[in-house]
Amino acid sequence: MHSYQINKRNIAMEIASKYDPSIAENRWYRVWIERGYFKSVPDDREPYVITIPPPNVTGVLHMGHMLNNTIQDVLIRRERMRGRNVCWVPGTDHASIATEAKVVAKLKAEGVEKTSLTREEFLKHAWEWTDKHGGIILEQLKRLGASCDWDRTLFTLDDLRYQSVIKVFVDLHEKGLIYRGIRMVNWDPEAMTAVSDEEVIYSDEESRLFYVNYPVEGEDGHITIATTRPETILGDTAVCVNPADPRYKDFIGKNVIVPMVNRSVPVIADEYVDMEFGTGCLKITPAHDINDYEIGVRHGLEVIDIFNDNGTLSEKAQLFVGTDRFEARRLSEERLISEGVLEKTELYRNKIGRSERTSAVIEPKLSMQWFLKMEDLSRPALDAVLGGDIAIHPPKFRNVYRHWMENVRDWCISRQLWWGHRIPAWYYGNGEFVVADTADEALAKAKRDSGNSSLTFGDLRQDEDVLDTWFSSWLWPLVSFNGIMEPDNEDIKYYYPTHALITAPEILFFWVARMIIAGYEYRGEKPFSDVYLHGIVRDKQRRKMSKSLGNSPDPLDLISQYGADGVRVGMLLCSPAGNDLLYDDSLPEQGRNFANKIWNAFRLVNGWKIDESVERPQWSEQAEKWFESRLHHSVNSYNDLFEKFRISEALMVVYRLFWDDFSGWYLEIVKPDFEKGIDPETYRVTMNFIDALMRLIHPFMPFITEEIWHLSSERSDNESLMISPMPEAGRVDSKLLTAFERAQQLVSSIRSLRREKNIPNRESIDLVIASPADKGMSSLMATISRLAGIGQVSESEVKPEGSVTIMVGTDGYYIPVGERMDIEAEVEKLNNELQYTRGFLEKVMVKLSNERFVNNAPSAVVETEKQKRDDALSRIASLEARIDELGK
RNA sequence: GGGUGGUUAGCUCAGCUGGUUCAGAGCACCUGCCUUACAAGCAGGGGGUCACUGGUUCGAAUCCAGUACUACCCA
Repeated sequence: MHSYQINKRNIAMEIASKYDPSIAENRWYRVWIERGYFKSVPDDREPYVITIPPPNVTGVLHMGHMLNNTIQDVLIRRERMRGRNVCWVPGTDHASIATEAKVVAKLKAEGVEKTSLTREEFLKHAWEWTDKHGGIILEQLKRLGASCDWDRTLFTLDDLRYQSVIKVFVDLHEKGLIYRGIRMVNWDPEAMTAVSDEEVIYSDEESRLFYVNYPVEGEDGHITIATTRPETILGDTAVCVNPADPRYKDFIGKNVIVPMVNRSVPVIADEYVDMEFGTGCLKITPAHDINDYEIGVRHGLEVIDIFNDNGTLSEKAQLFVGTDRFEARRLSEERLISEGVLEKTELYRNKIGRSERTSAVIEPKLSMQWFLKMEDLSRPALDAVLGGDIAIHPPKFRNVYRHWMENVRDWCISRQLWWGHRIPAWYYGNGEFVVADTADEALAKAKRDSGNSSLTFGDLRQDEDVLDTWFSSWLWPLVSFNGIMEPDNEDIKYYYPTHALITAPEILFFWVARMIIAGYEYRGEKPFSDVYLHGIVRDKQRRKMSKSLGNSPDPLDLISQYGADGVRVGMLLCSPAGNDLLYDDSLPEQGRNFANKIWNAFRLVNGWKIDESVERPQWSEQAEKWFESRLHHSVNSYNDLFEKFRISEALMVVYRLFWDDFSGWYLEIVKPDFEKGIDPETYRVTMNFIDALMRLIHPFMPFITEEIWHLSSERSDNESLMISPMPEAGRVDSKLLTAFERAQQLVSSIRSLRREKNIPNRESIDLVIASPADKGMSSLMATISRLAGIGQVSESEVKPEGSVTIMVGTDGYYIPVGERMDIEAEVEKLNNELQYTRGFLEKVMVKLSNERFVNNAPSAVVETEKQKRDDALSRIASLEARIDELGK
């Protein structure tokens, strides 16, 4: 524990001019953990809680995680320093489809088919896989500095979470909100499971439109339909036209012969058909298209399901039985040609839905699934957001949320998989079933329901399917504190509702909306008060980062290269809420440069030798007063921006405060001359500023700030910056801030003049104040003199011979430059200035001479315009006078 | 096809309920500096008809309407 306590006096020599982040990172994360700073137990402080969006157990750390968790850690660390009892709960998600797919693939590579295993055997493999890979991301987050309470780490499939999900399912079923039904679902033939609407990704793909003739039964002639899926002709049970379409009026009610299978089907009329599209004549396959299905229901059509679960054709298809659907499409084309009914094909772009997990083309399929009724459940969740009980940042997503919630559809919650929470439904007899927490209860219920007390476990058969992964993660804030199984436990009472949820907009419906629903249903209260949606990390060409494109850097490499602090800053600097982050190496580089800047500023101060005999200079006191105000001003904006979740802007505030104000101005003023000592008071004040700055920066850059905080003073073993209080905002002297700004302008002008006239910095110059202006400038004269290298300061209304004029606002200054004076250049400069000011005055006068402006505008606005006029007039007068004098 | 955002400097974005010299920030760029904390730096500098058209108003980047382009969501 003592290894990191470096004797402060030795540092000056040891500190390198380039900051090496690896030292602080290795040192401090371990210390924080050892001292238990990340842990939280309920006490009498106000809590601040975030539950992590659980990463998949299949995943590896990617840039999106970096952004997501950096934001969480920033919020968490700030609140910890504000004295809240902070609890950041980490965990992982079992990701049923993705994980099962990975395990199946791994087994296949080892020559083992899933179908050859029992459910128990398969799950054993899945658990082995999870144990091996599941915690990797969480381990990686530690390198980022994430201050999660690791003792609370959860898994969506651990015992408590499993029981909670089952309990909720049973409960919702008892409330009549869960039902079984035949529905058209999105079938993934590769994963052999239904997926929810949200898991289907639609994109434009090149395909072909087939024009096929269907002969009219019992007479000559035919009707032509257009389809992108000729293989589904095998399942056609009608042909449909728009009743208003004159071309097909006479066909309605007749029958046509479906090619290939020679089935006679009716020509029906339905408003749904778009007369403009294709031939205006639609073939109807109720089993394989959602719209066709609905038309089928309206018209009482037969449903012929021609596909097996794996996407091959079934017996019902009659032809091409056992071939894959795409092969069947090719065979159908050949067959249609040979039958002479294929009129033509044309290229066509249409939307194809693919499974988010397997990329397989989704097959609309009728099947028996479990559904959750959403309408009533979702109402409180809608009200919570519309009423402002839950704030979404940025607010533009409120509309998106409202739109989805108002049009919410029942949620298909069953998945034909083994990895996950197995649906607690037991079947017996002829399709009767019971839903219960355990097999024992199920048996009891079954006996009761059936009146057959001789039923045994052998008569019960549990549903083979598992629940959608989101059906477990929607309980996340609740189950993070065991709020379902033990709703009255101390943790849930203390920590719930949680505070911020940080995630990407793409899972607003998948997850966020459903968590809100569950929160109200099971706790009668919101699960969190703020939802912060950050963008997606993309490359500079706006492409999503992906493994296959190879455009994603390895986050751990980045941390090694730029330091965790540098990467954190890089991620945040360019990620205003809701906007995508266009990643480029220059971002962490900027973060690293900032760390280096901090390091060197500290190195400067740390190297100062305190000399009791040195009297404190005036400029030092002036700089202290100014920077103190500046600091307080920044603390105000910082707090305000955090309230609004404008985190990148809050970072920018401290970035500029440290870099420009502290390093660029304050330190330049107070630093002692070469090889001179520093007075004790300035040293003390400066170290206090560094202390405050480190606190403000800590949430963004935990490592370097902790390191410097420890180097800057002796600290005991139970002290740490990360548990120290945030600076409070104090009084802001805004007059002083304005005066200092003018002083900065004057200093800049003088520096420019030095450059122009080649006056070296060592050579002091004199300053003559033309108009005895106050505005607080006189109180800063020592500072100005020091920064601009001023020798004598005097006042004179008369311009001294051989002097240049500098204007700051309405104040004029003369700088005698002797023979360096270039009268022509000076006159030209003043003339330009004069011209600009006259133009400005003209604009102001136009306003002021407009009666309607003077009468209608608020008096304060008119007053400022008058002030502007007066300032411009006085400026013009003094410029003219200077030019006159030069012209003599 | 329907819905919701967006369009401001080379890039990424601020700019609240119209009114302070309002046209900004960071990065990038240009020029000059290895000035004894920092070249991962310092001192200066250039750069935008606020997408377009019209309207409201004394006054519009800001409000309204239309157009174009664009992103996302839904079908």
